[in-house]
Amino acid sequence: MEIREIFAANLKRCRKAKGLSQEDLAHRAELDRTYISALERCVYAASIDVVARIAKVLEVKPSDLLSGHGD
Amino acid sequence: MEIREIFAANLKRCRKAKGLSQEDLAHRAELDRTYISALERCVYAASIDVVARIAKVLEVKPSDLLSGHGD
DNA sequence: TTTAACCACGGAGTATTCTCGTCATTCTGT
DNA sequence: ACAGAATGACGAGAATACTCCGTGGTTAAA
Repeated sequence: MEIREIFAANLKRCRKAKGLSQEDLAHRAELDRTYISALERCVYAASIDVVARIAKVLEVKPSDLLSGHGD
Repeated sequence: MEIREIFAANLKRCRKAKGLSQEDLAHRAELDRTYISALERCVYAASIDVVARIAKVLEVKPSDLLSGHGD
């Protein structure tokens, strides 16, 4: 599984767990709504800076967003 | 601690643990030597694609490179 | 049927990462 | 002290992340 897919899946799961829309998350993390959408579709390889900003909003560790199923 | 610093510290530690120079690592991960140097100095925010490529060479999980002291 | 919320997707522009060449500096071993 | 290896530093350009504008599709509720 590609790292982008792992990140996308974790992002989507954590976002929904918090009951946030892509737009809610984008606003709170000061990112663009279409960019969040693109990240969940593996269009881009996010920089670790945005991983950290998203993790903060979702109240998880940055490393959690890069962790696959059995880690 | 900034995410770049955490990544830089983990990168440097894991690289030395494998006995690799920046140039060795760069070559094996198909990255530029001066870029590895810059990453260890927190000049750039690496994309998750390069985190994954570096992690593979260093035989650690990508998430390990973003983990701070007590995670 | 309308209205609203949510999301996929395109294009164009800006900002940043990443590559490459080069030279300077520091470190290591003899 | 010296030579060679490893790293730091810098500028220029290519590649890609990221923003901002909009359009259309789906689903659920009024």
